[in-house]
Amino acid sequence: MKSVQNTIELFRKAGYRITPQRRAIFSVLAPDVSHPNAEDIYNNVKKDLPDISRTTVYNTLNELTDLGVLDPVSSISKNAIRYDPNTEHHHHLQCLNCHRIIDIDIDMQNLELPEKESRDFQIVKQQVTFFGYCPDCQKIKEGKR
Amino acid sequence: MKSVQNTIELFRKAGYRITPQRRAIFSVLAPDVSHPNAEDIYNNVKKDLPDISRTTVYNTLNELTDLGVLDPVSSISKNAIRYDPNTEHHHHLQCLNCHRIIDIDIDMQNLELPEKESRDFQIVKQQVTFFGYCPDCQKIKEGKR
DNA sequence: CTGCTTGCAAACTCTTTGCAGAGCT
DNA sequence: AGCTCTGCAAAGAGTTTGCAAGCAG
Repeated sequence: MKSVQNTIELFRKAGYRITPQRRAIFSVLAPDVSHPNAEDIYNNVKKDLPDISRTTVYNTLNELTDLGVLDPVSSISKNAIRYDPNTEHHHHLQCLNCHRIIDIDIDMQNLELPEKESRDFQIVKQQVTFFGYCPDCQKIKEGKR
Repeated sequence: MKSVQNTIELFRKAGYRITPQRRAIFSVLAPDVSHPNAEDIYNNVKKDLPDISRTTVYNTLNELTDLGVLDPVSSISKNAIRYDPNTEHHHHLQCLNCHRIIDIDIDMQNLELPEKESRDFQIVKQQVTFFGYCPDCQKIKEGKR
């Protein structure tokens, strides 16, 4: 994600006010690489601002998404939208068991669509997701045998 | 998806009973390439069985997923799990506006992880998703300018 | 007949909305 | 001071669960 300072400036330019709540949410998100959902973020922000409400967290997440500071991440886990503060072009590794998502910062070249699809569809970006089992969940699977 | 007949046999082997409701759901899913959510499937099955309940649809979708006949599809769209009756290795094209998902049946080779990740993570499969705008939504965007 | 399956209703989870008071600029 | 933002409560959307009656095997 952009630095907290850059995000604040971007918010100001967009006509949003800078409140302690928003500042705290930015601070929690900026270093987070865990692809948290709204509840995770709410719990982390509460450590700084115990009286913050979920509504404010949801509002701010939607504003950050609209401004392109966060990317919503599609996940096979239940029903909660997860957020990726890394909006640079990158790929994901996703555990089929615990659903954790890990960033992979490698360049995948040679990803070209057949002409038929690429002509009709206006491609904006592409993302590779590797599905598998993380070290922790491999151990659990071993144990179950 | 497997044919309706194969799915029935698989269900029997797994100890499930074959009811008219399950049969109707299989028949709706087998030819569906639209990556529908539970509500879509419910509406389609109702054409054949007007009195079917959502509960039965949800139950059957979970059973099909457990047996590996359906893949839950991660989508950037709101909050509904979508199902892919095509469990073969393939890729997706997803519209950023209307969120429709289209199958791409091309072979993406040369997708290799750096050693670090591939050693720790036990990879099962990989999926490439191309994000962009479908022909219909491109027209809408043009109109808005 | 046995007990899995269905369908209803209620519960649950995640997210959005309406609104009065608080606080940023 | 003006208007946005916050936080509460309620509503909404999607899914799961408990249970009595129905029906597949």
